Amino acid sequence: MAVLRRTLVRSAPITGRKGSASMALPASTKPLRADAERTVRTILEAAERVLAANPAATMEQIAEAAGVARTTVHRRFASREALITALAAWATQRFHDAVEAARPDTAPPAVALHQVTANVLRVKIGWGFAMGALPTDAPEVARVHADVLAQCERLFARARDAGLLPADADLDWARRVYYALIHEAAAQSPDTDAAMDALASRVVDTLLHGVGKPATP
Amino acid sequence: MAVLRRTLVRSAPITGRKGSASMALPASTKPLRADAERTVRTILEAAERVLAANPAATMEQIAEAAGVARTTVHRRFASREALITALAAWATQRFHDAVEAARPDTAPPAVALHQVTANVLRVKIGWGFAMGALPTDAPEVARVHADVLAQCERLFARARDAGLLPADADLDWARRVYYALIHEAAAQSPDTDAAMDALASRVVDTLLHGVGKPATP
DNA sequence: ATGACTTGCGACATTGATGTTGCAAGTATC
DNA sequence: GATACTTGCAACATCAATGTCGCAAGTCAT
Repeated sequence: MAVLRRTLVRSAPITGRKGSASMALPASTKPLRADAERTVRTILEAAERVLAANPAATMEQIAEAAGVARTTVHRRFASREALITALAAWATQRFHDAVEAARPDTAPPAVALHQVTANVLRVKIGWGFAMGALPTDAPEVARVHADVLAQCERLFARARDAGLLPADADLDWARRVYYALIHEAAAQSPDTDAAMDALASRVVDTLLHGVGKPATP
Repeated sequence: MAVLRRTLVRSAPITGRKGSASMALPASTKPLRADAERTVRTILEAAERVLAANPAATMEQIAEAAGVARTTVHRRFASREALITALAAWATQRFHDAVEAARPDTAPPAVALHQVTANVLRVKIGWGFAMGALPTDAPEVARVHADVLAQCERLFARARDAGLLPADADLDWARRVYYALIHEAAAQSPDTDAAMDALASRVVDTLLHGVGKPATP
């Protein structure tokens, strides 16, 4: 009962109770038909929207927002939990891509910092619920988060070595402040790319220099 | 189990039940017996603990954590929603007191900033759920939050005028960063008073100067 | 065009949480 | 010590959400 089912997306009609376990994104089973795949995405997008507004939303509300029947949601996702898990997996993939795209391990720290910020911000605005407050015990999701965490730590270490941070900086605190700032900034939901970049700049600037008056003796 | 079920945002709050409007606050009715008052506090504290760990916890879990029968919880709080509301009201009071105690309107900005931070941190650690992620439509709660917000804005304005912040600082952004930092810091849960003050110092320092290397050419 | 797949709809079973009530036994308060 | 309150227990009643199933009608792929 408490066992979270690994069944994320049903690729075939459900037969038994706990039988059909099809893996997450790289669906190892059968490719869905075009229309079915579209439905899955529609449902995921609706779920993000609805759950962001109300984390306790029912399957029916999600179905309604997606413009499908409730039974269809259950046909595609074995359970409510499976839907949430799939949602997390989906968003996590985007998250990972966003970080990767910034080449945080090779680009100059200052550049990477800005780029990562902007990219992650973009994802977080569209998939805030899926990324945020959900206890991801999921197998694949946790791995990606750990991976991103490691990349983040490496980036901060490089930033320190490059002189952006003091030599004795508490990198863990720095990282957490960074996360918090991104989280806060994501609430702004800028509409244009320019606003996006401006926001990212503001996050990085605040991270490095705070909001106080620079000391000018 | 689904970890994210019913928050208080039930989208369909309308049950056939007639409005059994028994107010949550100990205000207008009779003073409870010493007995009962203690149970109320015990339940509130248990609720905070349990709900912080799992926002979708059931009344039964809360009752169990409080060491009372489930029916007793229902006797003291008309409904789940009433319990949450009472919890929010209780925590909000603490919050308000914490801010007031720092005399943010009269103490020197730098002092007030540190004091407010430390005080609020203390409350937020013990009553994190009640203060945090809950859409308090409650009448009294919203008022207090608005009040604190105003105090915070005044404090930041004074800080700017005192030269702590640049003259053209975006006070709204500053305040939001401040909130975010406090929220993040509260996750640390320091045990001693010394750690408490150290954490507050760190928050204020980070707020003003960030985590970057100070420019010293 | 044919066959396989997908969806909406209606109906059903199940479960878990909520909220009530009555009563006996225990406690505070005067 | 009498009275009024409070609690635990056990038994209800209710209800909303989940999850299943079969079938008819529609859609996709080849």
